[in-house]
Amino acid sequence: MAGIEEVARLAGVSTATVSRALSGNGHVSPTTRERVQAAAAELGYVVSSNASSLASGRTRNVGVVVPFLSRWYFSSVVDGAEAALLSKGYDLTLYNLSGGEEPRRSVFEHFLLRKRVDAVIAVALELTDDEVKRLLDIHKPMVGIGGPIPGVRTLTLDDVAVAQLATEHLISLGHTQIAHVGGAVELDLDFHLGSTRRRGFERAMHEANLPIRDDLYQPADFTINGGYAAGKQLLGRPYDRPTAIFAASDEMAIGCLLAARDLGLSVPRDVSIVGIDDHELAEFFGLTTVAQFPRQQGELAVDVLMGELMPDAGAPAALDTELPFQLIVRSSTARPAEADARPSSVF
Amino acid sequence: MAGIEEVARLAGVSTATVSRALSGNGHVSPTTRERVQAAAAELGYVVSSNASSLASGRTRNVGVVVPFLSRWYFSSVVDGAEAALLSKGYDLTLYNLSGGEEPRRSVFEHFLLRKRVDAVIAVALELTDDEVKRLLDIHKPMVGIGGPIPGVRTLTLDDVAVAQLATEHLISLGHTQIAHVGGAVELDLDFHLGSTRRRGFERAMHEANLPIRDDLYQPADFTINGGYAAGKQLLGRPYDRPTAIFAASDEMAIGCLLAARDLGLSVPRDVSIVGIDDHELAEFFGLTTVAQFPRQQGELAVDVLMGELMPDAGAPAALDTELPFQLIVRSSTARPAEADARPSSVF
DNA sequence: ATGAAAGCGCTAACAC
DNA sequence: GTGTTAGCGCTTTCAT
Repeated sequence: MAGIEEVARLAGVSTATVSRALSGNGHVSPTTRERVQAAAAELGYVVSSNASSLASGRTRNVGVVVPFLSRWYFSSVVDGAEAALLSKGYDLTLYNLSGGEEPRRSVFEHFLLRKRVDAVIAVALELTDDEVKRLLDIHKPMVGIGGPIPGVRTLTLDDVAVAQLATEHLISLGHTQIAHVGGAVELDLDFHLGSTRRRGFERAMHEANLPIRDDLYQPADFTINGGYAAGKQLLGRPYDRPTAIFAASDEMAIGCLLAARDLGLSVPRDVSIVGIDDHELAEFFGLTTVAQFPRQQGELAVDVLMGELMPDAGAPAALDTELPFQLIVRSSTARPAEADARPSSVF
Repeated sequence: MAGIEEVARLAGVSTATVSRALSGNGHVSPTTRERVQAAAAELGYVVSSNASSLASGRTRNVGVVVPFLSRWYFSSVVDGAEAALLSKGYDLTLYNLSGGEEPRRSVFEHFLLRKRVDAVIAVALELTDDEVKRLLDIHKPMVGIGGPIPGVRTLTLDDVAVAQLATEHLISLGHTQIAHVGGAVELDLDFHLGSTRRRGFERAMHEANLPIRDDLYQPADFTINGGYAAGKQLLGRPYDRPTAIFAASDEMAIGCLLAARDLGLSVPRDVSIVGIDDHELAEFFGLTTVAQFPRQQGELAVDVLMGELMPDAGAPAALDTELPFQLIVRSSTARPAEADARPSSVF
């Protein structure tokens, strides 16, 4: 556990020079820099981040706050952010809010305030005004993913457009009886995915002059299990069965797919299914989906943050950035089997 | 951003007393304690963790190192650890090694050494002697999950026993032609799950005097996809088809299950399938499995660590703790369909 | 039980 | 380009 002083002595310079040489801040002649680096290496010297932070006011650490961790989307975002941060010499301190109200309060009232982090990334979180205020008061750069959070730089996915795209894919194939498996309203807490995506679905239907039938809507909870139950309901009906299902997440879509199989229906011959996310299992199941790219979202959030933390080179990124998405057509969607009445049909 | 001095002034005491009152170290009269706490609350004072760490040598932060994050097992462990740490006032700094050799080196050579963490939890990691030495040299408590890591306190799952239990479940049902979908040897890097679990399988077969047939072994990569391919191979053969499959992970077991379905085989009538983990999808698929409890593993690791960090009350935990596991029988296993020749049969 | 004061190990002016 | 020095905001002896 060598300290900066020993390095300085070994290199024959002052501690200030060691600091400059190792951090890259301030000018040091190439020769001394090398001497210092050699000395540091020899002694196995690593700066004490605490001392450094205390003196400089920078921690080289960012807090990432997520509402869940053990779900594909969130762990992927964190994964991407971690890799990006690591490569820039930053640490990632994780705050998981899934514990309930109590932990959530303590995260915002204590943990994030104790100057352990330079900035925070909030993933799919709806922060209260008070929470935002606390963080901004403290003068910490912050970026939200999935927001939007008022007053905070956010990366947002246009969920309405995403859902609309998925639905339009089905419509363009000639489907008219399209069911929607969406988020249950009770789950609409932090991220309004449920209602936003439903809006996109309805917009697409509306623009295509297709009726939106209440009986073709099934709420679920974003899990495979929930999607399975919803799919059974939708596909088990004796008449007027939908020819296609748009599920608001891949996990629910996979549930529908398995429900169809268990009912003896063939996908996509009897029913087309499309989801959202491009979940790690989507390819395996041949699921057509609108991909969002969670790893990249995490990386992008870090880029934006770095732009704020080192205000020199960076373009002053827009306050609100749209995240990319992309329709990925696999084998779960096709034209409906029946003779279709689609006017623009080429047949 | 009030400092300790302002709190001291408002409470009419010295900074030393404020420190003692707020941290609970050292004696303070109940009345002063309350005055101090009131003052702190009024000013919205939160200690600077850097200053505190620098002065005290404790960071109230633990590093958690994982080889992957976006996999159910790892994110569950981290989830459990995070919750446990948060409740004790600790932060969790995450290090993900999945980036490759370069990031791995920098994690061990710089990140973990800069005194940002009091302790480290290594999940399913095989550390090199050098890596272990680095960490122990630095005098940081450390606990491994899944190890064992020589010289480090570890929580280990007896993978041989787990695999043996799963296999014995099949044997006790009367199966004799049991296939094994195990980890490919190439993947045997950090955690030797593949070979250890295979050993358990072989032991069970051996003890039951059942032959271990090479043609009933299929390597895979611990994914659903890989399990699916392996299952197809195993179940697609025209004769001598196994009546049961033991897969070394639930994800592979689920893959086998789906492969069976796609071949028109019924589970468990035509083939029984058992996995390991109790993955979040296991229940949905009715998969019989040997559960391990990753969230609890994370929590337990924190408990052990706390015992080391506050050496007062804690019993001096054993150097190596066995993790619990449990057979959970669902609907993917049953007696083989054919008239069985099992000697101990009650029929 | 409380206060005074000496650091913890660095960084950032400021001189030279 | 490099050295000197004054802190950063706490914790912790050591007195009292």
